[in-house]
Amino acid sequence: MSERYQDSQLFRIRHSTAHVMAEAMLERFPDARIAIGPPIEDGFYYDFGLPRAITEEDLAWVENRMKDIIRGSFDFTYREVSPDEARAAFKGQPFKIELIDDLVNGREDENGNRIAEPATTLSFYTQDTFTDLCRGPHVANTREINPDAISITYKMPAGAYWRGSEKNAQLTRIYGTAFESKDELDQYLHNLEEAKKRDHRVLGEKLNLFTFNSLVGKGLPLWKPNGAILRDTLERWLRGLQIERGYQPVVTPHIGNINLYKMSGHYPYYSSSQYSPIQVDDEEFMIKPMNCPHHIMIYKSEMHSYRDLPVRLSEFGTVYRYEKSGELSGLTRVRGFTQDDAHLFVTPDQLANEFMEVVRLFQYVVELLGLTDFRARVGTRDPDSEKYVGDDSLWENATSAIIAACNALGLPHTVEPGEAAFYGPKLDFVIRDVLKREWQLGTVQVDYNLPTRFELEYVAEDGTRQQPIMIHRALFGSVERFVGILIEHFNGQFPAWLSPVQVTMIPIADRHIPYAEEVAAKLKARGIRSEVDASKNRMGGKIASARERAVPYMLIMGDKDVAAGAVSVRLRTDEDLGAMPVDQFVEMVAGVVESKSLELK
RNA sequence: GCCAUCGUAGCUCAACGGUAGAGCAUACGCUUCGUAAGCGUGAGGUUAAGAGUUCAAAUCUCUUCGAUGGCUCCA
Repeated sequence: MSERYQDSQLFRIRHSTAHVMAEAMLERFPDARIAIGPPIEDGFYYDFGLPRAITEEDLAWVENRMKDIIRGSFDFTYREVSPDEARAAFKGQPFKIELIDDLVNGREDENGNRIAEPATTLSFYTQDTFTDLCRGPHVANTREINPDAISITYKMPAGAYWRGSEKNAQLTRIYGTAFESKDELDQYLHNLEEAKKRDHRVLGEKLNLFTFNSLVGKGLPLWKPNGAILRDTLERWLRGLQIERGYQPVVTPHIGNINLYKMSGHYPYYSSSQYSPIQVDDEEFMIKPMNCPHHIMIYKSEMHSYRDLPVRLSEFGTVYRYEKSGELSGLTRVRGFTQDDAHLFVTPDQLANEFMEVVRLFQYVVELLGLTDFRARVGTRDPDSEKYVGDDSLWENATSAIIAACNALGLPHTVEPGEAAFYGPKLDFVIRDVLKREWQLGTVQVDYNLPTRFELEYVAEDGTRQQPIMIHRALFGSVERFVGILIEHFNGQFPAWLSPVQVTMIPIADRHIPYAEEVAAKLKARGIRSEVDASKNRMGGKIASARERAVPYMLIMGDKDVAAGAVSVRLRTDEDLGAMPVDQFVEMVAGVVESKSLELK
């Protein structure tokens, strides 16, 4: 159970199946240049330089051929070879030659640190007619692979750069997967289908949450009324929580003079993700890619005493960043997005506690939404690098404060040296959704740089001017991405307090519409969002429509209900609560909504 | 941005060189119904845009725009 994937039989099966794929590919494309073919989390891939684009027929042929090879019961044989022998074996395979040269020369990272010693012998694995440069491990014989539990046609081939750099040649990456049994493969493919159905882009269309329009521009979501209710509800909730915790909302413009960004140091270093400046009269303005400089100017607009600190300025600030067109994806990767941003200006003594409070708030927010599977990545300084600003003691203080906060609050975390920002250590929040996919949400970053650049200060107890430390923080990260994740997490079945329409009235006949409107008025008076379905559908049609739109409560009302002053309650989960007095229902829903419960009753 | 695939009605799809169709949604009639879709009629498309090949193009070719899966990058 606790066996590491890398040590598992499944890992060996996938790695070996990748070699089998390369063998079949070389039969189909004798001129193919082979690169690398590792196992990955849910399968494997192999990269090829091909003389022409690969087609579906090619893939089907290769998949069938792979099964034949597997049925051939070939041994995987291991052999150690000299560098010269290896080069001779891979004559005409430039990618392999490059790998061999690297192994022979050893490897260094970008800072010149040796990360692999020069090799004097290399290892080959051979099955049937195919030999690959490979460390292994592999299965002993293709008999261990189940030919009915492999697939390469379930996923489109994709482009991938040699060694992951866009400066290098682009190869064709063919993905495949393999399992021990056909049932497991079928289950995996089934899960992929299910994931497609709960894709936030599909549900966004179905639930009328948002849309895109090419005339407006790519990566620029348009929030429809239902989606706007959803995000507005989230924003109001979080704003309220923040105000309770001493945050002060501020509002800043969407553009700023370019000199502001020159002073902050963001320009021109972030130019690859910024839009070109706008010329206005004699000045240039940036469309704001981040809110920090604006918030800093608010801090600087008045003199601060140590008694005022911490100053916590918060804003749902919309920023615009250039993302390459191929990187855009639904709501999770856009060009204009709203950060639930805040900047905390604190004394060194306050740093640890403020950090802790931010983490505590994050935990509260995600747990209330039922996102219980989360962790933190703590990015610390690379001890050997000189690129960081600020004293060593400050860094140590901040880093230990971050780790102490995680420990104190029981937040699972991994420490990742070298992942800090140049201006301070940081913590990224990562959640895992119901499909076990990880998403980065917000971030908390300690900053010693901007306070220096902008000469921020406060008056200390002894009357001296001191420099505050800044904490940048966002919990959702971006409201767009967060909503996208919530759509998929809830599969569109939002808890009642977030549902755009909370209650739908289903009058059985037209004569019951006035009664439905009375009930709707009572709900509205309690702040509950409802609608009356006065369409010409029959009751069954109205129920089907409400289920489709994931409306949590359906109130069916006919003669019996009108006479009794009652409503017949049906939940979107298909549970029938039967008839209950209107007031009782209103109180029940109001209770569920106010408590932000994940349950409907 | 790069590689691959794909763009047909608001949505989901069909037609695959020879007169662009269906379901849902929408509009208008009829129906007034008790827990997962009542019946009928209509409207809606220079087949993303532009160019080319052809007697004839939604269909073949090219360009542009957009989407998707990856790579790279990131909230």
